[in-house]
Amino acid sequence: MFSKACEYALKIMIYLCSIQEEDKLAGLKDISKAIGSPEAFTAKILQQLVRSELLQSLRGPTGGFKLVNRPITLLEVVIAIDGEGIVKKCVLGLEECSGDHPCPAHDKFIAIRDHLKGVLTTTQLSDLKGGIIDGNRFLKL
Amino acid sequence: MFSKACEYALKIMIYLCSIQEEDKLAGLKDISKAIGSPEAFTAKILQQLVRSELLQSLRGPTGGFKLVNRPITLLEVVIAIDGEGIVKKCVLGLEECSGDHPCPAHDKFIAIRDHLKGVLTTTQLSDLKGGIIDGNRFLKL
DNA sequence: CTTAATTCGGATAATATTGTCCGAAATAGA
DNA sequence: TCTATTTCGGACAATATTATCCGAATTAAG
Repeated sequence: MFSKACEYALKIMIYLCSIQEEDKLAGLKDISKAIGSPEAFTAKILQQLVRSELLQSLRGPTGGFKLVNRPITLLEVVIAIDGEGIVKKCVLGLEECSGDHPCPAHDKFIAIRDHLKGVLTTTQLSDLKGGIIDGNRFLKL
Repeated sequence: MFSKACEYALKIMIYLCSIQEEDKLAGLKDISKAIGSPEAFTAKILQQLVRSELLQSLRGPTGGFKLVNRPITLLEVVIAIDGEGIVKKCVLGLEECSGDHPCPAHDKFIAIRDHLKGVLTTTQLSDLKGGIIDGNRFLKL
C-alpha cells in the first residue's frame, strides 16, 4: 500500500506527536529506536519531512526534530513521501483513466479510493497519539 | 497499490475473459498488444498465472493461453502475483499488528482493507468483461 | 576558541522490481 | 520427418527502492 519509507514517515510523525512538548526536540537516535527503523535511512526520511515543511529541525548538541506547529493529516505525510499516486493513479496503471476513458475496474476502485482518501484527510496525527501515550498502541515489532 | 506485474496480470485476465470462446487460445503477442505491455515481461507473468492454475497454456503453432474453466475473482489474481500482503500486512509495517498488539492506525485501516477485500472477493472477471466487449472500457493508454 | 553532538548532503552499496534475450521443449501442419 | 510457431526456463540487464557511510556544516556548552 505505502512504501517502506512512507511507513517509517508515518511512524515518525505519530511518535513525535505523541511526545510533543513545547520546544522539545527528539534526536535521530531516539526516533529510530522508538519506531524500530534503520538509523541512516530514517535520517533521510527525516530530511524529506523537513523539506516538505512537516518537521522543523535544529542542528548541534540538543538538536533534533519536532512537528511544525499546526494540525497535520495522514494524507500530508503520505504525499510528502510517496506522492499523490495512491489517491490519483489508476489501479490497473492506465495513463488516463477517467470518466470518459475508464478502465474496467474504475467504478469499483473509485469507491475504495474515496474511502481511503477520506480516512487520510480526516485523520490527524493528534487523533492517533492517545494510544501511544496510553501504551495500548505500538509503533514497532 | 498493486505491483506493475499485478496490474498487467489483472489486464491479461480481464482481456482473456472478454474474448473467451470455447477452446479458443490467445497468444502472447495478441495479449501484450491488447493490454499495451512489454512482451517479454508479459510472458513471465503469463507463466506465473499458468503455474497458479488460473490459466491453461498450449505450446506450438496455434498455441496460446486461456482461462481455466471456472469463475475467477480479482483476489485470486492479485494473490497469485503479489501474495496476500495487500489484505494481510499492517499499513505501518508492524510484524504483528492485531487486536492485542495494534498499530495506532489499526482500526481506521481495517475498515479500508475490509472494503478492498470485499470488492476483490465479490468481483469476478466475468463481471468486468462487458465494458471491454462494448468498447466503453479500456485496458491500455 | 575548542570540543562534542547533532543534522545535512552526497556518494555508494544492497536488494527488489521491472524488463530483455536467447536457446530448449513442444506441437500443428505440410 | 521436417519446419515454423509457440510457450518454457534460465540468465542477464536496467531501474527503483531500501539502506549505509562519511565528511561538512551547525550549534550548545565548557
